[in-house]
Amino acid sequence: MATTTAAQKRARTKAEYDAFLAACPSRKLLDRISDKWVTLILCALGDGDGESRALRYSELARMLAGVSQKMLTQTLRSLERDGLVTRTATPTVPVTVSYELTDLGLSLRLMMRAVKTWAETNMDDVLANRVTYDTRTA
Amino acid sequence: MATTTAAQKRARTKAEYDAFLAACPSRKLLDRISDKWVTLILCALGDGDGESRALRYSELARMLAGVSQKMLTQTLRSLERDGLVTRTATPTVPVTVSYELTDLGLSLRLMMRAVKTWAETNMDDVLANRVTYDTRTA
DNA sequence: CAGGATCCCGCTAGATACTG
DNA sequence: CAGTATCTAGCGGGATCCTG
Repeated sequence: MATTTAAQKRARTKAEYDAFLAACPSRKLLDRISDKWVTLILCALGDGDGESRALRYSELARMLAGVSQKMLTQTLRSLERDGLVTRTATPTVPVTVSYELTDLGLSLRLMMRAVKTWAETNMDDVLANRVTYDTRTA
Repeated sequence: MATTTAAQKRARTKAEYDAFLAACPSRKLLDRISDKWVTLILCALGDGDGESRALRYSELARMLAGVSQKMLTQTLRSLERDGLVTRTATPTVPVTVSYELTDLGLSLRLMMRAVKTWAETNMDDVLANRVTYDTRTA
């Protein structure tokens, strides 16, 4: 497929984008994907045993405890626009909508899952470090 | 060292924290590290050939183009408090301050670097997807 | 040089109400 | 069920001024 070919070509002609530069588009993209809800949605959509997994809107809302409808919809739209997830609406009695990761979303999910796991794994260390820091500066 | 041992112990007793839950502390930690400046700072501090690399405040400010003093200082404080970076002040004529990654910060830097690279590598694809989406919905 | 302290604007997240 | 629309409070974050 053309996607893979183009990706390989960009890998060769590297340094085309640099997020360290303020004007670079990748800086804004980095800002978009550096988001709590993006991380959790991508993790949720790949949570199954296999690689990808389609979830309905209400299922996502249940998994991401505490997310508002606005943020969930807004984040999903953004991810869909960027080609990270696909939205499929099935015209049943009440309409059924499901979201699934694309290949691009799948590739980012790998890192997002690692970041989420890192936060969960190192929570105790961070908590301890904060206590140390706070008592030392108090 | 004790850090590695504790980390391994937590790896065995997994599912102690879950970022999917709103009340879980790891949700807030995930929110903190899911930040543009956090990503860029961690990347910058490990940018050299080796593993870690100490940088001065002004060097960081120059690398992260467009960052305000407030955000840079604020983010560095947060990272220091969480034990991801160490701050070293050398009492020279004008004081010299350098920041360096801790082992904990080093472990997170691996994923941050991957995320930053992902954004730069897939920028073209995302841009193309946006055009497709926008024209299709226009 | 490396910040601390303020002011203040924008915008975004959250709550609420409504709909195909 | 899966959203859209509207409103508002709160704060993230930039700009500016000051300092050890």
